[in-house]
Amino acid sequence: MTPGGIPPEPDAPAVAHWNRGVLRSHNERVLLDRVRAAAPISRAQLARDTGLSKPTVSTALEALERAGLVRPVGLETGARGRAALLYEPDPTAGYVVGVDVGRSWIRVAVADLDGRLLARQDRHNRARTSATMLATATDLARTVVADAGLEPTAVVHTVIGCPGVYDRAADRIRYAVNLPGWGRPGLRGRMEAALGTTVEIVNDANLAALGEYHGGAGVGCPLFVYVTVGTGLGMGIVADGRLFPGAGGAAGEIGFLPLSPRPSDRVGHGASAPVPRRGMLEDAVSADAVVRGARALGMTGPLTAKAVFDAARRAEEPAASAVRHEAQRLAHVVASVAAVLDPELVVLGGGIGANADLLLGPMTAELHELTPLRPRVAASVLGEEAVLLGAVATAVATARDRVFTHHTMGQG
Amino acid sequence: MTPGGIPPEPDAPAVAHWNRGVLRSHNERVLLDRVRAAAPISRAQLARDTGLSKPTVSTALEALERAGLVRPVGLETGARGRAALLYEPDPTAGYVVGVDVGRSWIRVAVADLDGRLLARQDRHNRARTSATMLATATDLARTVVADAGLEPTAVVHTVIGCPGVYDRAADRIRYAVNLPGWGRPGLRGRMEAALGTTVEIVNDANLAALGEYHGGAGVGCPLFVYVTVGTGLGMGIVADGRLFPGAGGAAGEIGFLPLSPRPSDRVGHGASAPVPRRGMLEDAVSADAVVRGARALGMTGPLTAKAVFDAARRAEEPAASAVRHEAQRLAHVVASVAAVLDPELVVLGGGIGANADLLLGPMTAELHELTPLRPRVAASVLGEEAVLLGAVATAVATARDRVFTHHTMGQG
DNA sequence: GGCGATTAGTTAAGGAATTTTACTTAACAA
DNA sequence: TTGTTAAGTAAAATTCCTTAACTAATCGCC
Repeated sequence: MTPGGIPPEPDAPAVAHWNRGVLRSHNERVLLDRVRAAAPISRAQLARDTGLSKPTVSTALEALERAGLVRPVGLETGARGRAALLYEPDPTAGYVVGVDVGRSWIRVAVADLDGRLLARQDRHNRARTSATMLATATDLARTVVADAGLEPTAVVHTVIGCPGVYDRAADRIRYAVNLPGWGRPGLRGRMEAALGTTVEIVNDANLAALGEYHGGAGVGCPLFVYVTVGTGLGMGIVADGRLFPGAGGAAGEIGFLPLSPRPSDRVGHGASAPVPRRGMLEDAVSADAVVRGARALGMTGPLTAKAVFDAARRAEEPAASAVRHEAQRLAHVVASVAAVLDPELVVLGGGIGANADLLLGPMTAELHELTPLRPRVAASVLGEEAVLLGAVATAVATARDRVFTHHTMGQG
Repeated sequence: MTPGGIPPEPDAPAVAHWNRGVLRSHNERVLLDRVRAAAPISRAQLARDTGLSKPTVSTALEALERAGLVRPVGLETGARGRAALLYEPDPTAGYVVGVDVGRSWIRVAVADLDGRLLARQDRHNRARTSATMLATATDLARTVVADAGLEPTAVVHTVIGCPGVYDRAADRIRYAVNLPGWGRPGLRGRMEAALGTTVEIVNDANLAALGEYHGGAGVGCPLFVYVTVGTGLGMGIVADGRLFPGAGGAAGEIGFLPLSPRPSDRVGHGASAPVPRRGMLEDAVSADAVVRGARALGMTGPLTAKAVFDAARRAEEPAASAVRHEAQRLAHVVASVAAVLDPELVVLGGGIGANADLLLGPMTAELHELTPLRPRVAASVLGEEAVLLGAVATAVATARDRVFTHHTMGQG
């Protein structure tokens, strides 16, 4: 862009070419996607939808059926003309496992390629070392696969959701402060060996976001964020149906938002009130903060965040104030995210976020005072299931791709 | 993702199918891209790079040459064997105009498809109405095109950078607080009529970000943000070489970051120091804030931000403190952005950002105290040229696509 | 129940674009 | 001058899509 012009990219990867053979498989893929989107559907309808000719559709569907990716499901009757043979995707072409490794629970589910859950189990996570936690998870996974009546080899892919950021290069998890030992390297390799499938490790907030995208509050939304507030604070960003991971996989780690500018920042505004604490937003917004706030306002006894919210729901006063303050702090978070990302929607989840009935109103009001950029704020639809369902949805997407690729490879 | 499974997307857009004609044009596109990336290059080398066969490459290159998109440049000699005929993209296949409409300057440049600047002019922006500003810009554009010795019809595309967010649906600019009248609807239509080319209107910070990506501090960086600090505060996000616009085009409007939580937010932290002002970060970080800060620290006289930085550069004390405070506030901005986006790099630009020699050190130090997510921070390479060069680069990208598409259409 | 209309799916021919194979052309070196 | 190496081209073979015509099956109607 200097007067010398835009420099050529020196090692631009040779773009994939499309020699013959690829054309065929691309059209097969288009048809498979269409079958998945509009099943049950006839060949003639597929031809109309995709613009491909009837013979092409027929031969491609034959190949897909031979590969076990689609199957006939019945005849369309009632309309004029010859009855159409209807096809649907064959969900038994592969199975997936989704795992949610949380601080207190480990949840595992098996699903087919339709995303239908075939079996699931939840188990208390009492393990406090990486090794036992891993053993619990793999044991549970094997059990659930057996429960579903499947051979372990039928499972194509496993997605595991957990706190922290998975560093693919180092094969270890970073920032997983609440899971002791979980940051030990080699986690993924050990999981793959133990389960006999490929394994993907994804931040739990990110998976929850994907869960809400595929079947929750964010369905079809081109850009939204999922904010989870509980013992911690996290966020997942979904743009056009895909995660926005950031350069190091740490996008959405809003627990690290700086709480406030330094005291001296207010120089020039005529005040120099000292701000007592600089630190992470997480401390100010998570469940503990709600309890601290309630105590400071006069509540006593062995408090939990749930108790505060329950009291507020009964309109008891110090609690209601504490909740209002929490809503204002959350509005601050939403305003910050809106200024950077401009999402269309913010979905609120997690233990605190589940009290959306109390929070959404004051949050919206506060947002109007804070910023002109005001995304819609909605409650999570999936609740505690979001991570697990997001893991399954992610695994399904990968597996669908995998079985198709495998099919085209096999064809030669 | 309920037990019923992942619901099919009801109106999934039918993916475009590919017949063999599409294959032809796709291969031509691949070859053209490769010529652009690795020019000068021979047909045989193209065949090796793309995996296409030599005859395919030959016929495709013939077509591209007939269309004026590539041209032979000479012979590769010196190696063993027959000398290879080398090809390069033909930059005269089309020309583009880039415009930077700023608060005090309007800059216009003409470039060829290589991004080489052929002519440019800057003119003081004295206009204070939308109509005169538009007249100045179009007049300047016509002049510059003539300066370059081009027919107006040779210009394929024009990109205009200006403050605010362009709302395509309403064909008007929003949030352009510093350009009076600029928010009037119909701007783009009038520009297209006046210039006789397609016109694209993009936020100036976003264009500066793209400029730095194509030929500045962000070259090749998969995810970085450009933060411009001057009379205002803005940011552009570039992910994989493309802008991240947000749902409403307002991503990166970090001027709207909430300055600090409400006073009551600090409930539970044992302090209730009132924060005197809630508002936008823009006021606290822009040039005016530097002046305000310096005054509060004791500087007197008719101050400008530049004067404060110059004094600080001479190590004069109140000024140096004011600059340090500015650096801390900017670190706060970077930390906020890092927590949400996790960029690999933050490029600092704009009038204040240009003083990176003074700011980068204290900013880095403050970042280390604020957050564990610490992107690299670097100074803008393009300086005041960033917006204009970004506009040109964006226009070149669009024009390259346009001329190719036009060529394949013309072929039938 | 038979017949026409209508729609689904198949077969055969034709065509577009690619690859393979074999050849020619051109540069350098011994 | 001759041999070697690599670039580029010509012709035939291959792939796979489309068009067009045909068969098949279902419904409505007489």
